[in-house]
Amino acid sequence: MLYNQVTYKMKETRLGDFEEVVLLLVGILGTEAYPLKIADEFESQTNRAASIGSVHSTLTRLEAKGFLESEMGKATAERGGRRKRIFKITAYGRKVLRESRDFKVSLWSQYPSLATGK
Amino acid sequence: MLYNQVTYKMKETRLGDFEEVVLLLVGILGTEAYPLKIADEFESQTNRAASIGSVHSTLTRLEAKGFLESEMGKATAERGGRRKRIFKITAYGRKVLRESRDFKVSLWSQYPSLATGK
DNA sequence: TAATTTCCTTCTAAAAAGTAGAACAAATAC
DNA sequence: GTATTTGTTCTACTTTTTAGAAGGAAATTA
Repeated sequence: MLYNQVTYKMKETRLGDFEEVVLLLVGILGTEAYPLKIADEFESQTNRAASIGSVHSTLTRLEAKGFLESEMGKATAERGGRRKRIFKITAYGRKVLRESRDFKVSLWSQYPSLATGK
Repeated sequence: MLYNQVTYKMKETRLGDFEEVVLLLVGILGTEAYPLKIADEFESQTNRAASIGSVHSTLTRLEAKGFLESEMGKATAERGGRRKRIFKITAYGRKVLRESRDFKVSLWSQYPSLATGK
């Protein structure tokens, strides 16, 4: 996945706030990671609404950046409805997520008042 | 500080990615938290440039949201130069920071593969 | 005290990220 | 075929983020 960073001159590889949460939710949901489900999961974990559109444009951006990949799921035995597009984190996506986490942890540790709730 | 959320119908109280880092840096820098210094600190902690403008507009937004407050510093014994505007986190700002941290920690714990670096 | 230097803020403009919901598509049931 | 359900794609807009030019005030030097 490294070639994404090197060969292709990608526009941006930063990770926004909402982008990070969505990426994490894809990891958490595993094989059930498709837009509608992700929006649901976002709401239940945050008590904040996430429109389908937000999630979709974010997923598209994350895929363009190489943090995610996707493919259409098979038809299921369920009631009806269109096929799902299933998303999956790439190795590069996991790496970026880990870096982001390490950076935040480092900052928090430098600001002790945060921990105590002072 | 609670009235910020309730009485005044504030525009937005979300915390963007860069906003969070800047807010944290204000906490870390303490009495030395002024724009130019914050930009420097950002660069040294991330190896990523932060333009003065970015930092400034972000600080202004954070103040408008009630996460920060500021006042002009006294003239110092240094060489020369304009007065600094010193920023300080509000109780509300710390609360938001703590919530953001707790949420991230919760998500990470739900995605074990991240820890192992798998 | 006027010009200079230094440190720092304020302003302007543009790109990227985040938000919202309407429109559309495909699969099953009847 | 037509209705129903599940889910994606598209369009338009607001907020954040980015970048750097322009400007202001305090101490120093002449």
